[in-house]
Amino acid sequence: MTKTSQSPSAASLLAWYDRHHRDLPWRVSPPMAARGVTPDPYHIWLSEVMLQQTTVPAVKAYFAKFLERWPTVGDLSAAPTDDVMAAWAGLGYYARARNLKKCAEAVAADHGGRFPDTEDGLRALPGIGDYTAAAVAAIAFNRQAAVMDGNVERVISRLYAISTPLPAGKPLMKQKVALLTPADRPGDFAQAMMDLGATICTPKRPVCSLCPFNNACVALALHDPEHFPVKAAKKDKPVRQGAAFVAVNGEGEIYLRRRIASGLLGGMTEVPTTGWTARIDGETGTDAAPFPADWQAAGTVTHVFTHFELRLSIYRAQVASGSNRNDGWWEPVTNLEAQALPTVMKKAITQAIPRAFIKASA
DNA sequence: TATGCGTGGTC
DNA sequence: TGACCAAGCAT
Repeated sequence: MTKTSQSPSAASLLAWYDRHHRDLPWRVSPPMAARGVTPDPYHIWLSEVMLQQTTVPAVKAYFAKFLERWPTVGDLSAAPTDDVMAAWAGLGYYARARNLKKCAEAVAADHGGRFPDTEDGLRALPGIGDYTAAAVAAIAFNRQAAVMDGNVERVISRLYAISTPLPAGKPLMKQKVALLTPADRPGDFAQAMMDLGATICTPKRPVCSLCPFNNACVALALHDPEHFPVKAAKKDKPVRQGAAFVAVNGEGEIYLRRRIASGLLGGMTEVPTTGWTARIDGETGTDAAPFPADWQAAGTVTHVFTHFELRLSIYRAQVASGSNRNDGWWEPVTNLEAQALPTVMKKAITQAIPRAFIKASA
């Protein structure tokens, strides 16, 4: 029978973290904490929301931009929602931006501008779920909260060789995390678990030789850490198609409109498009074009969303300056960077106007 | 509990 | 190179 030599302990992980923690813009590292620096709950919350299903490298620039523009949660609460959406453009999962703004408003209006300092209090705010509530409570407020994200699920499932597939196995994993979470330095413990999952206990080819839990890990003792976590089978991704219309007038302006506030790309800016359907019969035509014009086929764009692949036929037209419709507006092509354009729309515009997002050089 | 919701990086 | 994946939330 395969055995491990000892039980995992928070102390061994924290000792590892003290040596190997990463310096991140929103993080108060152990050396900083030793100098008396304390985490700013606004910074912790903002980073945690941005990091939901999003990589650290992608978040860094957005985090800096948001802090420069809105230094406090009060500043963010007072910002126009359109400005927040435009600043979030490109980061994805745009409901996060809508809820970010709502959450800031709630903190300003209902909590005197200070974040609640308990897991339950945080959990009640828009855009804050189980993970983020626990993470902010632990990291910003030193609460003994069990923090479990995808990294922690991987670490725990391997440490205890939990074979129950996700998401069904989540409650058991959460229980294990809670038992392991220390009263002292719970925030560092949470960050250490996530760092461990991100750098050592990786999905492929984990570096078990460097892991502080390698003498306690059951999956390693079984010689099969990559087998965990077990996940439910995924569904296949359907293909949808549609057409997008890029109209440019004599003033060098492009016709844009706002998507409805909910659902896919909710509240974001778009060029006019047809519906995106599962049909593959090629009937995307120009019937749905915003203006009668000499629409020219300008190629296609493919974009992969979480649950479907979209193939857009791009049409371009030069139209008279007087052309108008009441569902959108004309925007100078030179000002597109300031718009709340999701990546798929930037792709569509670039297909029609290759230089649209190239900054004019001096 | 299952589904809808973006994007970019990795191998 | 396409499949997988990343500090999840709302409904």
